[in-house]
Amino acid sequence: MSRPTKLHPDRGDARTRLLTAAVDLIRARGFAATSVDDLCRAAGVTKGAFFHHFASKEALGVAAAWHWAETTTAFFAAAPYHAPPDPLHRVLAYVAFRRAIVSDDITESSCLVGTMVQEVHASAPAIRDACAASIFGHAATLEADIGAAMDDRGIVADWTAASLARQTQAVVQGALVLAKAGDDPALARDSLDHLDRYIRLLFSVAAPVPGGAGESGVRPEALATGLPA
Amino acid sequence: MSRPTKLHPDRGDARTRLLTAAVDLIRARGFAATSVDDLCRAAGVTKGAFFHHFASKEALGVAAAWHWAETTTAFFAAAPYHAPPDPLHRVLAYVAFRRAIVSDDITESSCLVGTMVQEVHASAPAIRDACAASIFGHAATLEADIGAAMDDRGIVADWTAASLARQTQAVVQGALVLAKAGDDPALARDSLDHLDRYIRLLFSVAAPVPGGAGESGVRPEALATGLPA
DNA sequence: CCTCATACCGACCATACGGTATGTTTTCCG
DNA sequence: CGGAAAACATACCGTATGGTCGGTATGAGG
Repeated sequence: MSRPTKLHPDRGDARTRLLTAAVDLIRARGFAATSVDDLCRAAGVTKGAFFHHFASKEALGVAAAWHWAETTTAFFAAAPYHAPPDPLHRVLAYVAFRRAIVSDDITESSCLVGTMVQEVHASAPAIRDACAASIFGHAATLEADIGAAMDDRGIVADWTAASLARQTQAVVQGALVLAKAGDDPALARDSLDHLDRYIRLLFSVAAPVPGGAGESGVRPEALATGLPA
Repeated sequence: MSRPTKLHPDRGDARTRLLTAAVDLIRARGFAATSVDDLCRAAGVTKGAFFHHFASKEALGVAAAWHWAETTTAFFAAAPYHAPPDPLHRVLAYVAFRRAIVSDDITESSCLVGTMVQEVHASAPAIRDACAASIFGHAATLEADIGAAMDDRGIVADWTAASLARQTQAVVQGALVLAKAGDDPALARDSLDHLDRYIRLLFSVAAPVPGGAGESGVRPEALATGLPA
């Protein structure tokens, strides 16, 4: 039962507008530094509407984390890295995709739940758990492909598919921290290159030769973005 | 020209007390969620003293980042991972040391500058730069050992010592994010195990066999903490 | 001992904050 | 068409916030 607002009838209902505003502002400034008034202003909504949809600022934080989980799930489900028939190639294509979507403005490529959870992990358990669900839920989507790749190649190791899936997320999060600190997205890309190298070493697959004429290695990054080069 | 305070003369001067309080509180709650009053209360200092030493809350943030850089530099310089004669063993011992100092209370093992920089990277460039100096300065202390290890083993690669040094920090930061999200320090230890595995694969050194009777692999983690087992 | 800069104290201020109370408008449904 | 419920708007409240200001205590140098 949503309804266009009186002030900005063209921008959809107030709730989703508040959530998208929350994603943008919190990623840029953090949760605590983003005030309810800021959110209302950005969403073109009054304070009354805010507290009609969310019982508190913390409730907005929880909802924003869930909203983030939903939108990113849809985004990655539609991404082209699922195309290769070989599961290992899909995993490598995932890493290449993550690398490709690191934009020049780090805030844009930043992760809402990764930013929030560091701030609130001790003070707001509800938000923390919602962030955890987003991060580990996304990691879980990689687990099947990693596991299948292990089976395909008969790999028995002291690490599990779930553990490596989590490690991809750890590297992504750490890459963003360094990129923000150094104010340079290349730092994040560098980290993801190391992740790519690690996975290739685990599975003993060669990296592509950059200037090579022939095909000497696996190149799942070719379909990283799904866009024509 | 420091001086014991009237209220708590036994706890050193107000400035350092404020800085240590800042490290504790900001790591737990984040920068924005930590008020000046909170800091003064924790440090046992009045507001007047605060703004005598720091022109603004932002200035405190910058000073806290520098303070963090100094204390961690001293801490890691005194750590036992520098002992092995082989530079690669020193690098592996560093990773083992980082793993060993992950305590059960994640907040204690958390990184001040990693937490702060995510919050303020866009809104407070001065704090961001101070955090960057701490992170990349620490990474730089690993560069010589990594470079020497590469030379020793005649490794020519598409990655540099500086890049791998930064990657260790990316993994550490990401490990902390996941540990906070999952409220489980084991997640951080898991990430550092992956980092250990990555470095061993890069340098083609075997991992130790956990239950093995003989010594079949390199075990720099034996001196991880420098404490008797 | 006197002086002076500095360290520290404690009361105060303007404002921005999260949250509430109440009113108005739209939509659904019988 | 009527009415109830939900969506949104507006004015307001108590408090916590970053920051200021005048004052006092302490140590160093002469």
